Amino acid sequence: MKEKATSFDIAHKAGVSQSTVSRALRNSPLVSKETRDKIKAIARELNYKVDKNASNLRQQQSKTLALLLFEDPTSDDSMINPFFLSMLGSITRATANAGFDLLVSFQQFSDDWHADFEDTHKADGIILLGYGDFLEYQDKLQALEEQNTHFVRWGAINESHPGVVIGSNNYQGGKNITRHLISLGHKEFVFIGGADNNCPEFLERFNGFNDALKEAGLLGENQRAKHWDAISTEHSGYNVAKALVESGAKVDAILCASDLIAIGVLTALKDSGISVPGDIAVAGYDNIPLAPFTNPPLSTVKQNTKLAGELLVDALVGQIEGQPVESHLIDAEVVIRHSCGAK
Amino acid sequence: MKEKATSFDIAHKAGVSQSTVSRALRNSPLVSKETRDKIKAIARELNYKVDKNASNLRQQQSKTLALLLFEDPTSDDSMINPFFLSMLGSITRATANAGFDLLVSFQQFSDDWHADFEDTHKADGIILLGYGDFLEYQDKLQALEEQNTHFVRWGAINESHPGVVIGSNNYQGGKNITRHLISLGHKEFVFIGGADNNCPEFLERFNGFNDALKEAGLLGENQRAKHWDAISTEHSGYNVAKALVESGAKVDAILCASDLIAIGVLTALKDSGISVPGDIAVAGYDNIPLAPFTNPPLSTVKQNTKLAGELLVDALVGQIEGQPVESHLIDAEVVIRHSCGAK
DNA sequence: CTGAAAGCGCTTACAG
DNA sequence: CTGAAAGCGCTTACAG
Repeated sequence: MKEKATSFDIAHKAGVSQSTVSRALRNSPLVSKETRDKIKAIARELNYKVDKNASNLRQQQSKTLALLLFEDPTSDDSMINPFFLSMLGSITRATANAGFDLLVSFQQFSDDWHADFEDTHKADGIILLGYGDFLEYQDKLQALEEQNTHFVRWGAINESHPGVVIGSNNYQGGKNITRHLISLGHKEFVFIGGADNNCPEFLERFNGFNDALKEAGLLGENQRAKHWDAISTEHSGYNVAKALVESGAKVDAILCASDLIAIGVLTALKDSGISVPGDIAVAGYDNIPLAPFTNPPLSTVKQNTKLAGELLVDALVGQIEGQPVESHLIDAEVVIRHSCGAK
Repeated sequence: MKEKATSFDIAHKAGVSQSTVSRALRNSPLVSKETRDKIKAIARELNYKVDKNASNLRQQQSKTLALLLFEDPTSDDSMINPFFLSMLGSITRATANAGFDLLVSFQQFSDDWHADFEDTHKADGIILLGYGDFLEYQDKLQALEEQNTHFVRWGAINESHPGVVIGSNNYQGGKNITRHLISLGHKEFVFIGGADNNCPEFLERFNGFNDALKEAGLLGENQRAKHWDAISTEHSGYNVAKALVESGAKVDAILCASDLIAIGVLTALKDSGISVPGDIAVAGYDNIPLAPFTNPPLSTVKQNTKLAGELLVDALVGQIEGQPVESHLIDAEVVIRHSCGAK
């Protein structure tokens, strides 16, 4: 590797002091346009780049964001939810636009799971992403909060949860797609996926589902809608749907907590010789890129990942800059395809 | 945020010099076990973490790897190939194991696409990932090479291409799955996907396909197998398959350059009332997590992403540490499911 | 085994 | 508008 040029090299060549070089490169109004232009030209010529470590050390910041992605511990390398991949794309973009770099870690939560990113000055703040077990890491979130670490989280918004959260309106999404399913004439509903505090997002989807059913008189005031538990993977969806079919339960519509689950459900129903949507209607949640290509194409709820990524980054950068930032809910949009039985 | 403790704070509390603290924390044999233990205890108590910026500046390194992911420019945020997501998971893990951090950028190649990662000391080396247009960035690779930037690339191995490359044996994979398709009695083969120098990996898959056909006498010595161009997305696969069907061409087996293409092809054939594998057998390449859940389940070629991620990181870290490293080919494994017509 | 000191490459008050 | 100087928090030769 060539020796890297330093600001002193530029200063020498330009016949000015090193301080002036630094100022010129940072577009300080203190240096005359003429000098600045000369310095910039030389910098370009020497392929000079400001040394991040030195700059960061001096400024006591890192201009870097850390992204921590976690999933259910059962999922292996290959099972990361495509939904979060979309998010990742949008987050990298938004991060770059904000002038930050992005450090990524997919590690499962370990003891020092916030990975000391901020403590070591590797990152100015942390973005938390995943459909993990919320109860498991709630305490850790609390700890982050107490250390005044800058962080934002993608998830369900709940007053009692620590930190700033960006999330989509899971309740509304669950309710709207269920209303649609009801309008199609389906009567016997089952929800497949987690519906407890371990995954508050799924729980909200379930709550919307539940309330839509009540609203339509399909469920008594004190009843709770039928619910089969599953984690957010195709395999889990497959197995649970198989079990559901074998149980002989009466069902003509299934809402899944995620598209991944729905894909497993679709395959299981097909393997059981059950027609979708003829015998049973199926809907998912997330609108992953593959949803239009399932068989039949999957009706689902779209979360705006582009907006989400931008809001996440904005909120985090705002926090870092000391601005007041608030949690924010994004509208969820029902996407009708064929698996729900619509024509 | 609490004031962060520095090594001086620890030194003060421990009654030793700051140098000794630094040594103790780095497990230098120069400091007595007793002193070291005391220092470490205090460090833990104060929640002390070495400041990365200072440490890196001093050591002139960053202990960070940069991952650049690029895809066909037509693909939007949500279309990142799930195959690379698997890879990403494996790379983050391997990077962490090697004691490095991972900086991620999904940006399309811009003029300064190597993003000055190494120039600015943000990263010690770069990992390049993607099924992008090879011809477009070959020059940039050359430039990287000339600047002695440390980098490794996932892709096709070719003597004339710059840099160290880790890749799977695309030729063998393409050949083996085609042989399997042939053994099932299929005769009229079409390859869907890029098969030119823009994407050398796909070209190699095509070459394996082509040679398997010749080997079986399904193709004359001077003939080239039938090939319909497509980029690596479901939509492109869908559109091309539609066009193929409408062309009236005789075909009973399709090998797709990627699973994403295959998924689009499957949907297109279904929409055209063509049965898979009854009328036409279909196979993909990559074995993305969803391959078992397509309808019918997709026969494909698996690339060992776990191994790939590890080799990529090993090769890059080796380079950084000045060891000689070489390009490496990983075996590809045929995965039989139902779309190919096997029982 | 330990300490005093230099220095990594910047940014930024301070003085002019 | 510009320069000389301090200092960010470490690591590591040098001296003991």
